[in-house]
Amino acid sequence: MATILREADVNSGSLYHFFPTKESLLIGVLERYQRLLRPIVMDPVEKVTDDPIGRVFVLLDWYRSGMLRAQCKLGCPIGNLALELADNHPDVRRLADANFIGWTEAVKQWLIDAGDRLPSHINRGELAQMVLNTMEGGIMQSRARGEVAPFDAAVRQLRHYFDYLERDAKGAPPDATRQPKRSNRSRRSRRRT
Amino acid sequence: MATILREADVNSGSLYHFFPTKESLLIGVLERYQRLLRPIVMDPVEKVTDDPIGRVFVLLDWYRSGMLRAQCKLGCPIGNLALELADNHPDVRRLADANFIGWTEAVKQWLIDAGDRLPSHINRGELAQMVLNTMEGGIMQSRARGEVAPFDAAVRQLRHYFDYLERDAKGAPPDATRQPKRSNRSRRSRRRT
DNA sequence: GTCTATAAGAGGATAGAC
DNA sequence: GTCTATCCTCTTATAGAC
Repeated sequence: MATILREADVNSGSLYHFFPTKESLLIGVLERYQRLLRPIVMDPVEKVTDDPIGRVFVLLDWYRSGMLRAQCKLGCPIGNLALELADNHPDVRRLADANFIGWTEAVKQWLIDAGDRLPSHINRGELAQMVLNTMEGGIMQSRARGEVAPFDAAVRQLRHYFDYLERDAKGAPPDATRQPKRSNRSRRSRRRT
Repeated sequence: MATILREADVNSGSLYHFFPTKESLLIGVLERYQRLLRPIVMDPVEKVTDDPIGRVFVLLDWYRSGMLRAQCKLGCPIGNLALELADNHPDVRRLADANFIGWTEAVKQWLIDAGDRLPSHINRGELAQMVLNTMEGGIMQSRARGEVAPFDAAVRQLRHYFDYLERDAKGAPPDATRQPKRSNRSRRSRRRT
């Protein structure tokens, strides 16, 4: 609280007038994150490419840039709160969950947009959750490592999974090469490592 | 500290005699976790089955049981510390990383043991990291949700990826059914949901 | 609604006898 | 090595004038 008051150049009384407790301020922050997800994160990603599967990896690359900028510190604010406060603060837990759901729903829509490029038997919602796991897990390991390499490894494996999925959806022709082909996007992303 | 002193029924002076600071106590805990990984976690899992890929999913199911026992609270202690303390406590960061590395190295060995059941072009170390991502990401989402369902979804998608990998390693016969087959283990795990 | 000053309490750590 | 008592700082929150 003291840091916030100092950085915002606000006096104690003013802040407590609007947010009576520390928790209520955090609730406000989480509600704001929820509102800003589309305009700040998803819309810009969608502007980069129309390719729905490409968007998934543009999104992951966007987070990668953030990690680099922060030297693999800070991490995902929602993930941090989920692990630190979910157990003892029901309202925070609910809002963190809502943020996760908003994120995965946006990714899920892209995966739905991918249509028959993904096998029909694949649950788009679960696959979107796996994208989130890749991001959060990659961030967690990268923060522990102090390097972005674990994040890159996570994205590579996810890309590999998508390669299988796309090959499967195409009917897995018997003459397909064993080594799944790489899209331009994934190769570009790897070059930056 | 007060909680630890109370729960351990130890007096302040005694604890501070061995661990001069709060951080030094945490270091001791992390070193202990590292030592106990094999005897407490990996060895019991290896006793359940000789099947190297099966072991991966037995391990995940072991964490699932832990989540249920704790009603989706608590989570992974290493993951919690990685997100909360990695930035400002270099020694904690290093030991959290060492714990992750110990974990993934054990899984990596299983994946190496799987031999030609997995494609040769797959990096076993990266795949082991993906298993860790599945666990940590699944736990994070399950804590935010307050239910184990996200963890189960994460494991299902990982299982699906392994299905592709195993099919690929077999040579992806043209007459393979499109729906990848499920192993007994993964079906049993699903039944418990 | 905002200001300054401060209350109230938790938390980590220490002193010094035994 | 262990005991009791306590210091001291940091942190959240409030009081009351303006």
